[in-house]
Amino acid sequence: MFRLYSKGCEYAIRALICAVSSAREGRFRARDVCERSGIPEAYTRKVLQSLVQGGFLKTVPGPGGGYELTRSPSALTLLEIIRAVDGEDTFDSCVLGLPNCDQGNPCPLHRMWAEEKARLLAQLDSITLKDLLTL
Amino acid sequence: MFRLYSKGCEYAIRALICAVSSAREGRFRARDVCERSGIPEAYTRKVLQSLVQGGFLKTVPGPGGGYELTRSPSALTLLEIIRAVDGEDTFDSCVLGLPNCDQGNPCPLHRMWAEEKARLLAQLDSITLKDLLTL
DNA sequence: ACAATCATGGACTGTATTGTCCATTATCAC
DNA sequence: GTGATAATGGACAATACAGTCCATGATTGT
Repeated sequence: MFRLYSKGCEYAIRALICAVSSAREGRFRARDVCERSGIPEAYTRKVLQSLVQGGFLKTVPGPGGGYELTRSPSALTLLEIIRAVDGEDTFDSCVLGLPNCDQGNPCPLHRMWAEEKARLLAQLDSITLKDLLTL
Repeated sequence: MFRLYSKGCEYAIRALICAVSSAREGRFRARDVCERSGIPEAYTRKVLQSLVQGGFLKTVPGPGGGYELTRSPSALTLLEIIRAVDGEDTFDSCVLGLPNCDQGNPCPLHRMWAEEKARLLAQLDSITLKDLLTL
């Protein structure tokens, strides 16, 4: 079935929306946002780690700690989040699943999908985390 | 990770492309198309059954039998195949995974995604099985 | 009628995704 | 330093998806 991104990515986005909309001084705790978003905490923690790896989140351990965004919510796009969580190449594979499909040897769907994908990615890259709050 | 449709649907599409491009009098056998497409036969058979259920394929049992398309390849769209295999509602669920997201109570991504999806579905519905052969 | 050849469908196995648990490390407050 | 509180990360469990196997039913040709 169709999916724009993984379940983990969905949790990351929902957590970030919740985090930004209620963070005190830009800091938030995994436990809080997961509880209030109604998403599984242990699993979401794993996912948030990819955002730390990707440099989008900063860890602040110890009491009063949590996570902090390394950028303003208006400078973090949906596409960046998706790629950090699901992998840089998540949108790259051939739609038909052909192993040797590329520009030179395109599958029947290649051109149509290349155009649709470009448009979709441009959209995803134009929507920031801040946009998700006010929309 | 991102997927336009399920693995099974991918197999169905590849099988149909192979079938139409080499069918004698519009009839083809599961074994043949799966072998030549390099896709798993037993699994693809299951998937083709959904196309029979959906009325897109007709079964012809016995020697010399196989499947037949109930329509011309130019009258069967990609969207119809996808929906028959992955379910009518495969594109309907909320992108953010919110259970109560709809027109009245839209999630932050709702509007943006509704537009993108409409465009994508229109594309998928404009591409016929015949198009997939000549593209 | 009989044998060969189709698809069908139920049970089963394998694998990837999703989800949980717990010991560990780092930091802060006292 | 000690204890409480953060995230981290490894091992593990549950579920969904993908794939296989085999007995069955329907049809055709002889």
